[in-house]
Amino acid sequence: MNCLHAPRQNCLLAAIPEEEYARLLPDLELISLPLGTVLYESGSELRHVYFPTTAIVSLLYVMIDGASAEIAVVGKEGILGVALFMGGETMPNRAVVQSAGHAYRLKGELLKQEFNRAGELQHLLLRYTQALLTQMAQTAVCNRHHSLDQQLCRWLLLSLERLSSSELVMTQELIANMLGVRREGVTEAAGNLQKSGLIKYHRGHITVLDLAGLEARACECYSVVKKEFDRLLPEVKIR
Amino acid sequence: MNCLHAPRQNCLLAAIPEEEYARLLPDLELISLPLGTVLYESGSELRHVYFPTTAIVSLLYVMIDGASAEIAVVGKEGILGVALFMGGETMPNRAVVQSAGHAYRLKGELLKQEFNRAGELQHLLLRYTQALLTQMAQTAVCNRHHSLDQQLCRWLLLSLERLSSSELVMTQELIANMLGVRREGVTEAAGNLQKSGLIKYHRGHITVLDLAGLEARACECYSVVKKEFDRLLPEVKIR
DNA sequence: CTCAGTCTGTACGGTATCACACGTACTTAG
DNA sequence: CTAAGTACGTGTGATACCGTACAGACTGAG
Repeated sequence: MNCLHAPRQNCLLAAIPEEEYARLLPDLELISLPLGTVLYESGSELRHVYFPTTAIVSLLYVMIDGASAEIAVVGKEGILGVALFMGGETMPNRAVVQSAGHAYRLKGELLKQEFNRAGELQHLLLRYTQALLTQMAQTAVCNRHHSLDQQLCRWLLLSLERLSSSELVMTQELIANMLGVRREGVTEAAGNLQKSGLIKYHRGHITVLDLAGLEARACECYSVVKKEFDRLLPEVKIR
Repeated sequence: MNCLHAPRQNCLLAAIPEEEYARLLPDLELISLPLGTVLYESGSELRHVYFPTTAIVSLLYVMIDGASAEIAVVGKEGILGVALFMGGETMPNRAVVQSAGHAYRLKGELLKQEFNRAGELQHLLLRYTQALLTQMAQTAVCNRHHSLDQQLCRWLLLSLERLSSSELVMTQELIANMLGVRREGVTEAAGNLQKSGLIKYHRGHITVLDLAGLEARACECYSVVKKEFDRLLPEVKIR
């Protein structure tokens, strides 16, 4: 195994007891996830769950007319494929890699087995799913009430804390798809943040200059989601 | 027990095996829920879960500045207090009775006990929670992309199917709070639907004249949520 | 019947975002 | 060096919804 990659870079895997981890370890398979990889399609049956380590994955709903909107973002603090242990098998949305990196995958059947042992992993996964509920709810609220500037701040902060980095590789076009707005809108919002000295933007590379300023400019939605993650998953330290 | 009220009017309670139902029955307590009752407050610890029979309850996020937005609606097809069995104990939102009626409540501890038996109730509750995830996700998408007219249609349809009735008692002011828009906006949207002969509005009483027309006018969000409920909970027939 | 309260309709200027169009700078391949 | 492609910036008019204000209609209490 490469010392650069270890399953326990994923916070959920890091938080379960040694015994449970040992049962899963032999079947955890390191997967490289280039930008744009689709982990699962809307309605498609899930064969694996994914524990991201360095990748960030967006849950994206794509409408009939092609318009899209991100409903949640999953990084090293989480898991993709909650439908497997929730019993629904599929989800009506798409999971797309938003920031290239790696993840460990596990056969769905094996995860279900471990889930049904009702050990610590089950409790963690259920609490993580509740945190996901909060994130989706807050996305709904944010889409309703907040300005594009604020939403961009929230989005940047959510992505950054899942990368533990101050730079993001991401075009405005892609951000626009996630937020469900026009590319020009993102240009304008990003321009505002740049003028305020909070970020620097250059051809697909966003550098955060003032994290605290970004947090101050974001709407309450970001901190609600963050606090709820911290509360529900105290074992899991994102940063 | 009053023949007008029976726990199994709630679809989840109706779908579990006789044995599990028998264990819960002695502790199910009929509660009357007038309009506006707050079942739980944002962040408050949950002592009970509620199985609505004739009431409809909205999950409402209330922002710091007082603005609000509905993130999901729960009726006889569901349960209030998923945080209890998900392990989080609290939720960062409020549950408000949107349409007066009744519900059966159960002490949280007892529900957790039955949940941990890993029987049919556990499977049902998990699948219901997944359906709730879908509803929240779709609310986010709808808030982002669809017109107030379409959102009003979606909202009316979601409420109606939980009432099994063609009349709703609900002022435009309240609907505006749920949708997170101005009251005047609802007046206009409702006026449009009325002109098209889909509904009749009169001082807090909405009568649906053309259900199919309403469905045609609604965005895809309504049918996505409905199909997902039907798929995840085939034992549960809302209508 | 009257009056106060509630619910709904209308009107107007303001603003954020949209759709569309086009221009500019940087990057990479040949 | 050139050309094509990619990413970003700008500009204009349209539109949906907002904030505010006010008026009319219905209802229930006295």
